[in-house]
Order: sequence, then structure tokens, then C-alpha cells
Amino acid sequence: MSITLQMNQLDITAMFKALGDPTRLRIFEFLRACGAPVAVEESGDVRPLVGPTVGDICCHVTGNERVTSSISFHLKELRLAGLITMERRGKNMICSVNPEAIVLLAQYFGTTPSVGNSDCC
Amino acid sequence: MSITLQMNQLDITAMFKALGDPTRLRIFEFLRACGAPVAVEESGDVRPLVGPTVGDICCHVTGNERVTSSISFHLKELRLAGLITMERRGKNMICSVNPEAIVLLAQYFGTTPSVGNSDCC
DNA sequence: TTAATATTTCTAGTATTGTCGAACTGATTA
DNA sequence: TAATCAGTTCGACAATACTAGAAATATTAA
Repeated sequence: MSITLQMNQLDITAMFKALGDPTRLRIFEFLRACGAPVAVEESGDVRPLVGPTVGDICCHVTGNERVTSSISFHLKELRLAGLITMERRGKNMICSVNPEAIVLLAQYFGTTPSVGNSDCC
Repeated sequence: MSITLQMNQLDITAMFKALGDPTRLRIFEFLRACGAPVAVEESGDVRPLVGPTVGDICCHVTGNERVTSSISFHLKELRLAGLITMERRGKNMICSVNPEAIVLLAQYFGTTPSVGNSDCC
């Protein structure tokens, strides 16, 4: 288990809440488009191997060279929701989507839900 | 085109925002589980044919017999986000998920995003 | 027409969220 | 070690969102 607090139990409401902000959705889509590979630990933790830095993300999303506290805040929200992972690489933090989250969300909408709940309709 | 203001242009951020509230997600999941059939107009509008009433939903979600303004508020949010549709049936309003929204969301997570954005990583 | 039922809208209060600038931390370079 | 670079955290403020109760609307029943 890693030292840093990781959200291993994926909460679908938290994910939707995180994706419900336009800035965060842009960050998420940027990271998805990057499609950087990740390492999966025995513990289940996911770590990025390569990927854009916080600065790259900030530049892409805001056009700003300097990393803003706002971007940092949104990255934290995405991380706590289990949607992305980050890891220090020298002076930088490199970022990546959490593929497990994508799988979970794809399943959530892809599968036909169980029909026939007797207490409805 | 229907008289009531309908959101025909589906906005993915608005959908995530709507699903990011636990009460709304419960309502949405209940409606999905009901799996009630809908009618699709030439205009593209989707109308429920059968489905639970607002009272049914309120009862299921809050355990409360009386419909609360809070449930009404959340239903409106889901409706404005394009996730559900509602129609009057006598004294009641009957509700249903918008299948187009489910398809859109399934595609959003199901498809592999276009990789190779040169300005990333 | 009046009453009752089902639901929405309005208003106000509280809580949560996003933004900004300043201060702080960790890692590298001089 | 000092300076710099890359990001994060903190504190304050504005904006937004959720909740609750009261009043309003639409439909049906008496």
C-alpha cells in the first residue's frame, strides 16, 4: 500500500461530481487523449509511467505558462475521485487517467440494468 | 417541437454535474431499473409512455409519502440535463430515462479516444 | 363549483464549491 | 548552501447549489 492516501474504492457519485466541472472535464479529456501507459501495483494502486506534467496540463487548459492553484485544486479533485493518478518525476508531477475508472464508467452505462424491480412503476 | 422547453442538445458536462448528486443518482438509477418504454417524436423529443410517478420516485428515494420540493428540484435538474423525460398522465407526472443520453454516455466511455494529439506529453 | 390530490415554484437560509494571491514544500541546479 | 523551478496548500471571498416550508398550479372527484 502506498504512503499517500489513495482512493481504492471507486465511488461513482464522486466521479460524476468531479467530471461535472468544465475545467476538470477538459483536464480529464486531455489526459485520456494522451493515453499514457500506467503501472499497476500488487496493491491495486495505479501509477503513471509517463504522461503530461501539471504544467503541460495547465498550459493546455488555460493557456497559462505558470501553474495556477486552480488547476492544482481541480487535479486534486480528480485524483480523490479516483479518475486520475499522479506521481513525482524529478521536479515535475506526471499525470495519467486511471484506466480502472474508465472501465467502471463504461460498464456503468454499457450494461443493461437489472429490470423487474417489483416496487417500481 | 414541444411547448415545454426541452434540452435537445445534450451537454456531457451538464449530465455529469446532474449525476454528481447522490439523490439525483438514486433517482436516475431507479428510473433505469424501471426500464420503461418511451416514444420518440419526429422532432427528436422523447416522451415516456409508462413509468413511475414523481410520488413513486419520492417514496422510493426518501421513503416519504408526500412529494418534497427537493425531489421536484432534482427531477428538474435531471430533466434540464437531458437525462430523463417527464409527461403528465392525469393528475400525475410519469418519468423515464432518456435512452439517447445513456447511449451518448456509453459511447463517451466505451470508445477509445483519439490518441496522438501532438501537443501533449 | 368546491374540494382534494399531485406536483411545481418561490423565498430564504445554509452549505459547498471555485477562484485568486500569498506563502509554503520538494527537488534540482549553481 | 543559496537560488530557482514546479506544484501544493492556505485563507478569504464570491458564486452556486441543496433544503425546507409556504404558496401556487393543474387535474380530477364530489
